[in-house]
Amino acid sequence: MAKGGRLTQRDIARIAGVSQATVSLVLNDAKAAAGRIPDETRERVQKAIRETGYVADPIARRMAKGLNRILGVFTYEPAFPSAQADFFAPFLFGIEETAQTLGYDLLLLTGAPANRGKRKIFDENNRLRLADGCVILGREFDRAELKRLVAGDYPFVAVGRRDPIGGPTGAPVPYVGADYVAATAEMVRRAKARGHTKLAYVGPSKGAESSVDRWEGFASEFADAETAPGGTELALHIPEVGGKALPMLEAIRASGATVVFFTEMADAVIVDAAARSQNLAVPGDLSIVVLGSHLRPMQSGTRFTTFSVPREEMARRATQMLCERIEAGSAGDQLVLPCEPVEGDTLGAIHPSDRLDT
Amino acid sequence: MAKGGRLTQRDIARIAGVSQATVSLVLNDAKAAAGRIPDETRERVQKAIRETGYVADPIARRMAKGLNRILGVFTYEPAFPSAQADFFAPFLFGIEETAQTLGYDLLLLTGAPANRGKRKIFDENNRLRLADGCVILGREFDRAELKRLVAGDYPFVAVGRRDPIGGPTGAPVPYVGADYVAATAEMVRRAKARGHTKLAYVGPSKGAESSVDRWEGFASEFADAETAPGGTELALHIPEVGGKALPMLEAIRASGATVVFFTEMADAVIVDAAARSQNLAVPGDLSIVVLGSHLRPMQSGTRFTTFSVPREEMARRATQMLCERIEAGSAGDQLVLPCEPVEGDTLGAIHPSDRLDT
DNA sequence: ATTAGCTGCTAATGCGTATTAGCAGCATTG
DNA sequence: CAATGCTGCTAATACGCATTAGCAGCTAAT
Repeated sequence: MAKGGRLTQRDIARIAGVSQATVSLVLNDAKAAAGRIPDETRERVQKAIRETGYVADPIARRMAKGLNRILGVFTYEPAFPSAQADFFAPFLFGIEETAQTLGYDLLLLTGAPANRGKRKIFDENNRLRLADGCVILGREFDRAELKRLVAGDYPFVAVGRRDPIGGPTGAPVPYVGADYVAATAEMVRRAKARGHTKLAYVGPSKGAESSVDRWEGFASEFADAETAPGGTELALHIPEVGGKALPMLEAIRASGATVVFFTEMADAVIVDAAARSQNLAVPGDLSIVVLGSHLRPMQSGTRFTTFSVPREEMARRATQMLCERIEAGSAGDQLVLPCEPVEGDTLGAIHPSDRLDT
Repeated sequence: MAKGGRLTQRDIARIAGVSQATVSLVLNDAKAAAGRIPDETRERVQKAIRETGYVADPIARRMAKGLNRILGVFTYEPAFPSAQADFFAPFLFGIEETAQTLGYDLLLLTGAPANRGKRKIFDENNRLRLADGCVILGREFDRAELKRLVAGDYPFVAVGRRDPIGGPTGAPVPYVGADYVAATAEMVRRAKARGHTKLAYVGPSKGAESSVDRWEGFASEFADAETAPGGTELALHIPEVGGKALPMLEAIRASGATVVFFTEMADAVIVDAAARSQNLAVPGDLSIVVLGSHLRPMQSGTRFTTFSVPREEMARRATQMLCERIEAGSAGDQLVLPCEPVEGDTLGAIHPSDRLDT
């Protein structure tokens, strides 16, 4: 072992009595210099490698060759700290699984932002390039950064649908998303099928793509209902999320809505609890639908009617797509996965007395 | 942007009308060439950087400088796939949190083993060196690899106590562990305090350090009890883990043990269920103690008497220790964290009828 | 006998950065 | 006026590897 402590190809070369280039050729083997290196020499080099336990420095390798079979994972919010854990974990599961299968390591870009403040991709210590490509997670993206990414030639795939850059006809963003539009519409249809006509909605109608999509799926079910007598009606819309339970519940009741759709599970949990504590039956007196959740139900005891966002599968597909971009240089495309409806216990038939009201 | 697509310091240099070296000096700023570069030039370079959005290639940086503020995380088992998730997640939380605080990114070494089989650190595509140092997780370590790591100069810290290499007086392994010995002994003392004298133990007495430690803590409580009349007695020891519920339960009952210690929560869960289904009261007829668990209780409904292994804290401390090794070149040491007892509902006073038996 | 072709290897170069030695040009000093 | 010191920069090199051009030495073909 040379002075630096670290073993290099030069050391192996000296031991085996060949040149550094030969060592490299033996290592990268077969393909390139097939037949060009006799077994005798090859064996001598491999012996030296075995005896010293030499392993090539991946950094130098990457430096020379360009790729290193590492996938970056960038999250706009810290992925682990407990609040976010349940949200991110399924994504990480899926990414890790696929990365492992495809023989990639994972680089979690967790680094603290250089200039205190928001996390940024194009930070001054941008480490992205360390990886061959990168999966991007997060509820809300920085559009400017996304634009730069799309314009650049660095392979990436977003998890979650993303609007094209620069309007509907703009440059598409490679992503794997969930079909919130269809899933939400289906929930509304189920509510209508049980006689509900006055609906409440708690959650934003604009902002992140996932919010817009849910709202779109929700709103789409009104158009064709207008014509029918006693058509479906939006009784209340609370765009703010994370409000207090009682005020929310009161507003809902006052609006005459018989079913309320929440974009946030947390809101549903507290309103559900508040309702029950006031001796309101769920779904007897008020039905509750949550627009998306993942498998591990929150510990609230209530099994909400909702649909499950296939987070793991999204992550798997995104990782696959990324690897294709890297390996085949493909452009990446847009993929939307269906969400499975979850029956749950909180969507019931409309209360008879409410039915008379109409 | 030059041909390759990727922007380099040479490009910036050309734009700003200086040499590549100057660009590097401006980037690494202040310290080295303080005063050596006039503001005018500095500004010109920075302007070029700003306008092009140049960011230094971290690979080349690492190549030249040696460090890149990346911590590796190596796990002998896949970290995410759901079975392991609950075990590894708290560690990852702690590592990520600390890494983020200290300004490191995380490299998850998930790569599939090159030669199908067990995961190995010294694989032929050893990627460890990509990171400045590495945290190693896993229940059971490969001693040969550990030995090599200790002998080498690559900074690492193990999570979980590890025996010194080559016997008690051998080279110590840097680690952050949990004090299973003390925590287990405390559990036994609590059982004794409630009158239990015939104990059963389900779990290995050798193998991984964590197993040995638990057994040692357990066994240590017998020595001083021998002298007393009606001293504590090991009524049954089932070294195999993951057995069938009924045979286990029967063996325990047959042995006359009034309390059983499990190393595996999973075993406790099924035996507990089996007991209850046979109308045996827990802890009325049989007390159950689980030797270690983490915070999120399993969904079995039963709150077992146990102690909590501070996994997150272990991970935090390990990460800190690793960073110290990297930055200060310190050797790393051995740290054992206490486990908090968890009262739970499954350790009760001995049954009167059993008391008479003695 | 000359050429051509093959084999087995090596020298040289590039990847993008950090770093060091040192070169001009100018000001100050002796 | 020469010697010295300082300022502002650059040339050169190292990092460890992959890769290419190409050199010797030999054999086979012309």
